[in-house]
Amino acid sequence: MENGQSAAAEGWSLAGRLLGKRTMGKTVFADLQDAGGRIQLYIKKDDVGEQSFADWEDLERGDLVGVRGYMFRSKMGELTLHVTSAVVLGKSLQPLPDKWHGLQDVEKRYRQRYVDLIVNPDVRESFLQRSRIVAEMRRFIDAQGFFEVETPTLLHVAGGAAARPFLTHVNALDQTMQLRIATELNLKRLIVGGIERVYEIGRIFRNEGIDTTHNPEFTMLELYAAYWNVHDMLEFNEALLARLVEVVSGGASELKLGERTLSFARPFARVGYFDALAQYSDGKLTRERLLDEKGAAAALEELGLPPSPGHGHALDKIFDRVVQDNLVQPTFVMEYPAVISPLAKRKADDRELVDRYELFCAGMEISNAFPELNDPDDQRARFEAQAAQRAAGDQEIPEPDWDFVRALEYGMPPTAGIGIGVDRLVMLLTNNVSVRDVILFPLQRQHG
RNA sequence: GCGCCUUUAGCUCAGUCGGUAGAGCAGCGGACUUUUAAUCCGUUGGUCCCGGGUUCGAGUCCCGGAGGGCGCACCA
Repeated sequence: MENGQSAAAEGWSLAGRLLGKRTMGKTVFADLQDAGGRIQLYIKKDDVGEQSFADWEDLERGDLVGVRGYMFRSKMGELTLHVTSAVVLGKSLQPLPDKWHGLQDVEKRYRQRYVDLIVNPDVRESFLQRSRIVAEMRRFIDAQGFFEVETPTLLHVAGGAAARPFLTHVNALDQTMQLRIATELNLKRLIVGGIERVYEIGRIFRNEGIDTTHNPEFTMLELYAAYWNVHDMLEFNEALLARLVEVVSGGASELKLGERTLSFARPFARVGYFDALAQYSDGKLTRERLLDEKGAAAALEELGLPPSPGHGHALDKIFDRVVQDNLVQPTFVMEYPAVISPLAKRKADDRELVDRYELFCAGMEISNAFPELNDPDDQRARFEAQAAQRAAGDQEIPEPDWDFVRALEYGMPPTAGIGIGVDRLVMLLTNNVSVRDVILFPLQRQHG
């Protein structure tokens, strides 16, 4: 359609929220926003009549209207609906924020997200992208024969991770219960039960700090595949990420992230855990040195980090400080030390390592995968060791889940498992720097 | 939990050395039949986050508190 030309033959019917209004005597231009976007409206007194035009003059920014009309292109070239009739569907009693600056006050954006969504199109787009990403995850996973399940949120013992749980009370049982901190143990029970490919995209609750990358309730994908090894899982993981990047980038394999461009062309980079440490420390941090508890403690001190309560903790801190920020392009870090991987099976040919990998992008951990421990005696021994730690005062160590050991005693097939933090993944894919920008209603302190 | 920053009109923000509280947009009244941050004229609107203190006088300085943000710690 040329500028100034119309398509009067075709009738359109739209509904949405009035966001801008430009009155010019006997005509009005307005902007209508619905879930699909914005379009300009044109109302002419001669077309709609005296009364209807007077009604238009009373309409305010924020009101909800339904309109009928035909499309044309304005002198300035903008596609516009020439309104022939309209009906008010709802009044806005609250004034909307500044039409140009939108809503900037972060506190108000989180506490009144509905206003944020109305006036900040990029915020709305991030959340629509989140929905598309999660929908595509499900499609991709389902296509490989996985079953999605829902396991309980209320548990007598919240296990499968180290974190302080939220407590609640069940009146009908008169018992204190815990909100889950992982879906891991129940999903592995289902593997024992013969659901050989199983996953859950579920809300996890951890009663810990709140910051740019932590919200007390967050969403985790956990997925388990019987008879897969960790390389099968890595292939799957890589293909899933590449697919999600395609979806959010309109078919490309690159992602703009601030100043940087990340390439998700397969294969992603792969680096050994200790090779990465050596590389980013000019060879100073070697496997031999770090696998020695005293050597790790000394390295920690050289880096100016506070002493750690244990060997595994020290290794995590060192890796965080030395390596993590350097892993900008998607990189699989492979072959973790067993000492920081309590739930993973040891490698047959190298007992100090496990076949675990983590995927990092933009310095952020995206996924964590390993072959699951399926030896009930080993699992029992580890629970007993944890019980001792707990007795010694570590509140983040869960109570043992003895029924889980019993489940393993019925026999669990060799299984690979993966966990992906959905909120952080969405942050990455939508170029957001705070988890609060991908969680619709982030936790805030109660306030008048 | 600790540190730094922040809170002024519905929104976005100024506010100097401690001396009557400001602008733009929104709102309200008016003009305008292709504008788009429409324009033009006029105009309403304040618990300066809360509580104390210093001072003749506090948005401004001091103390305490609250909300929020960021960083650190925590989060294998």
